[in-house]
Amino acid sequence: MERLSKRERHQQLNKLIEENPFLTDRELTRLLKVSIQTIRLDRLELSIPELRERLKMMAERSYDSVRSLPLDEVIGEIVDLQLDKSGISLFEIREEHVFSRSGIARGHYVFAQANSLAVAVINDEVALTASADIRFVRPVRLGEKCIAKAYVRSSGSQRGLSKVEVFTYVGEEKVFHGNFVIYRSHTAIAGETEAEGGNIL
Amino acid sequence: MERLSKRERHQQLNKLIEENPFLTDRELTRLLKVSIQTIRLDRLELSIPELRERLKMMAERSYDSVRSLPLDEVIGEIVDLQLDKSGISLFEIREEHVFSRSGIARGHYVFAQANSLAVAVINDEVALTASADIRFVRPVRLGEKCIAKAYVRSSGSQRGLSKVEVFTYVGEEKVFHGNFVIYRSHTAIAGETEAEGGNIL
DNA sequence: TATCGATTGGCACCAGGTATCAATAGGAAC
DNA sequence: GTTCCTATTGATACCTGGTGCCAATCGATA
Repeated sequence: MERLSKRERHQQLNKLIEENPFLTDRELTRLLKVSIQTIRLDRLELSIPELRERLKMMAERSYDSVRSLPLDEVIGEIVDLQLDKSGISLFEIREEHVFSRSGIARGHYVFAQANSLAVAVINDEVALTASADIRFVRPVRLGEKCIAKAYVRSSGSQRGLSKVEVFTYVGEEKVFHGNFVIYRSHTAIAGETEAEGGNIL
Repeated sequence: MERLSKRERHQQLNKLIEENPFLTDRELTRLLKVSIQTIRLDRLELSIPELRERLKMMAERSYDSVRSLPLDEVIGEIVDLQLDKSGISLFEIREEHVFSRSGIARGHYVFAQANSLAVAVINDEVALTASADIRFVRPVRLGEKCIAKAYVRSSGSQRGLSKVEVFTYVGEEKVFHGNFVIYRSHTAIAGETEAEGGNIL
């Protein structure tokens, strides 16, 4: 109703855009009760790009992350995979993976990379982690690139349990070691699997 | 160079858009050597929306996933916490946590809940998982609510390592069991911690 | 030869802006 | 009071990346 001060309006504007980046200038005039020119001057001052640019940035971000890190699927980028033998995946520790106070990676991310790889390397339709024995050898810090290497130790019985050993390194230094027991439903799949399709883990 | 048939061009177009959804019609005319009108008729026939709509869809998808998956902080909601003694957290298995084919939760989410809780229950400034020995007792499925209970077994030496045992249940049924060894930097903190602030794990 | 699908050109129009200039309101300083 | 300054608003031209529509052309085919 009553007009806000410029400062207050700028705060409001920032908040509104953050909450809903899909707002057009016209919709913002309704919410902030000022003219569209004022909205545009405000965006200029606050360096808030226009709607289309905002959408484009979001799309690019999601596109990039889909390419390199399908977050809800595999943790880490699998760069080499020899089914029922070995595999390698890369995972870079970023802001969102660390304790903000110490800059040290939360354990479950390091585990997730290893677990993802251990499951991916199993050549079967359904593969599930049954148990694991893991050691966090040294803390991993923000910015470090984790290289996980998995080796299938016993592809053993056609059906049942396989053992997979995973080592994670930062450079030459070992940071994680895990022994996974993976449950497999059936026998190995003939030919190709969906591993590369990102559907295994 | 030479013109492709309509059918071939349509295949090419689909492929190009899939590879790079950021292409404008003008850029497509360069790539396919036909007029911009043809490109637009083709998109119409193939139901390929215009650039801005494509970007908007991608932006919405990424926006939704950011909203629904706060993977970066604590996994699970801590509902009870007695520092250096015990803790309880809840975690519901949703679409984004399961293998799409089987509806079974990815192991690292179940682990993450237990790991988060094991670290949160430790009354110290810095607490890190040193090692863990875990068993996935039975698969957890979409929609199931996991109740993790952590017990500090040896708050032991003021400085150094603590053992935390975590059991995860769905209803009465045990689905996960883990023995965690947690490294703690200092002695216990006096009074409050930041556990409720979501900054511990 | 007539006809038909595929292709192209042209024009009006749209959303959601940028860029720029001018007008107005309101308060503070002189 | 008058001047000065900021904030706000109005108005216009222009831009991109389209949609929608109509007409013209080309080439093969009946």
